[in-house]
Amino acid sequence: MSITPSLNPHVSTDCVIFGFSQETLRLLLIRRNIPNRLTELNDVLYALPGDLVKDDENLDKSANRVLAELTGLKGIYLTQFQTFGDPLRIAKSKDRAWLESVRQDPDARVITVAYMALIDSQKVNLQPGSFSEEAVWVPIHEVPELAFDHNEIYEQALAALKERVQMQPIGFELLPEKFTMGQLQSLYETILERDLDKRNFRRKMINSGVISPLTEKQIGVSNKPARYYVYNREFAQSNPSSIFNLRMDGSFTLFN
Amino acid sequence: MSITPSLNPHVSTDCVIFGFSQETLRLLLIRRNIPNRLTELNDVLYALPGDLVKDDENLDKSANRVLAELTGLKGIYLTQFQTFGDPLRIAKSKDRAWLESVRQDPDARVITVAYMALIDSQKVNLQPGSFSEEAVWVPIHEVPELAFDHNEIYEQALAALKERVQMQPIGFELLPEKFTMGQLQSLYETILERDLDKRNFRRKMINSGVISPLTEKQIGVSNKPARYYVYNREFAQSNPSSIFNLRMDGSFTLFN
DNA sequence: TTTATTAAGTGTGTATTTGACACTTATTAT
DNA sequence: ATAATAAGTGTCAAATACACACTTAATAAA
Repeated sequence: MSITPSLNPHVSTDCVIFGFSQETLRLLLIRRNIPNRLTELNDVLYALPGDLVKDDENLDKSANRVLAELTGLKGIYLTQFQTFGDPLRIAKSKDRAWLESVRQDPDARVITVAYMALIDSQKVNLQPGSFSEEAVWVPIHEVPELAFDHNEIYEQALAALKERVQMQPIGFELLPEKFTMGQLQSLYETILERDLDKRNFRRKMINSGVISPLTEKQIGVSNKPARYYVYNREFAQSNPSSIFNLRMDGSFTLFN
Repeated sequence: MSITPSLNPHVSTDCVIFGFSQETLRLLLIRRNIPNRLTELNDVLYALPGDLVKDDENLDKSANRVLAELTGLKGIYLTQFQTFGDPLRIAKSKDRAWLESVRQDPDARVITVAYMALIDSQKVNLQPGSFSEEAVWVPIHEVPELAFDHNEIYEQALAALKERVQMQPIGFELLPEKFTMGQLQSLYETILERDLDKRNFRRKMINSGVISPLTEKQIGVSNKPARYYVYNREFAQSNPSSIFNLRMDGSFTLFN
C-alpha cells in the first residue's frame, strides 16, 4: 500500500472577542500591514485573531492561547460556537500576500474552529504586537471588511451572542467585577438592540438571584450615585438554565 | 523555503443520528466486526457513523454524505453541534485494529466535527452495508461502549438535543409527517425524561401555531382514534425562536 | 447659593400565562 | 354486552408579564 502525499487540511482556531465600553459592543481585531507590490504602499487588513492548532494542543487550549497572546488574560469566558470548513474559504480570498507571509503553503485548505470570547475590556492590556501587527477594538457597527470569511464568522458569533445572552447569564462576563444596574441594562439593550423597561429589568435581575448588591456606590458622578452589584458566578452555574424567559407568541419576554 | 512534511490532522465528520420508535429514543450506530489476532474470532465494535472530509466537500456536505450513505435519505435535519479535537482522542483508543483496516496512518490525529441528525426512523431503509459492517438502531439507554471518544460525543449530543428541543420546534423532525398528539407528547416526555400534563401540553402546542390538525384520524386502533396533525415547518421557521418558555426560578416552563 | 441637569431608584394595577386537576368518548377485543 | 384503552375536553387559582411617572441625590452652571 503506497502512501499518498497528505492533503489534509490545516486546522485553526479563530476568536471572536467581544468587549463593551462607552455603551458600545466592540470586537477585538488584528490589524496588519500588508506590502502591496503594485503600489509599494501597505494595504491594511483586518482579521479575527487566530492561529493554527498545535500538535499537542486541544481546541480549547489553542483558542485560549490565542486569547492570552493577544490580551495577556487567562480564565476568560471562551466558548466554541461553530466550525467553518468551506474548501475555498481561504484559497478564494484576496489576501494572499498575508498568507504568503505567514504560511508555507498559502493555498492549503484551512478548517477553523470558531470561538466566542466575552471579556471585560478594562482588563485588557493589549500585548505589544509585532512590527506590522496590532490589536484594535472596533465598534461592532463599524467592523470593516475582514480577511477570508471572517465577516461571516463574526456575524454568526454575534447572532450566537444575542441568542445565548437571553438564555444564560453571560452578559456579566463583559462587565467589570462591580457594575451598576445602569451599565447592566445598557449592555443588554446594546446586545439586543432594543429598549428595556428600567423597573421590570431591575426586578427580574434582582429576583433571579444571579447578582448581589454591594453597599458601595459610585462616587464623583454628577447625579444620584448608583449602587454597585456583583455577579454570583457560582450561583448562576449551579442554577444552570436560569433566569430568562421566552414567550409563546415567539417574542422574548426578558425584561419588558 | 523548504517544505516540511505535513503533520496536519485529519478532519472528519461524525453523525449522532437520533430516531424515535416504540416510545424510545434510539441512536443509529455502525456495528463492525474486527478481526482479533489473538482469539482469531471477531470483536464487535460500535461507533458513530462518520468519515474523513473530502477535499472538495464542505462540512455540512460531508455530514450529509455520511447520513445519505447510511440511510439513503437526503434533506434530513442535520446540525453541527460541536467539534472535538483532543490530540489523543484517536491514538489512545484501543481500537487500532479497526483503524488499521480503514486508514493509512492509524496514529494520525483526527479532529472531528460532530453533527446531530433527527430523523423519522420509519423513513430509513438501512442501506446494505459492507460485509463486515452494518447499521443498527440502539435505544439510548442501551448504548454500548463505543469506539474512540464516541461515547462522549453522543452524550454531548443528547444534552444538546434536550436543550434545543425546549428552545426550538425540532422534535417534529423525529416523527412521521402525520402524527398524533399522543405521539408528540410521548416524544417530548422521552426526551425530557419527565411526565407532562396532557391538557396543558395540547393547549400549548395548538396555541403555538406550529402544528395544524388534519381531519384524518387513526383507523384500526382499539380505542378512540386520535386526530392527526402536521408540522408547519414554514411557520416555525419564520417565527424563529418560537414556542417554548422558560421560567425565572430556573425551571423550564414548557408544558406543565 | 440657588437653579438646572442628569441618571438612579421605586410600586401598582391589569392582562396574560401557568399549572393543577377528572370525567366522557370512541374504538376494538373479549 | 362488557371491558379495556387511549383520546379528548374546561376551569379556577396563582404566578408572571407588562405598562406606566414621579422623587432623589449628586454635580455643574448660573
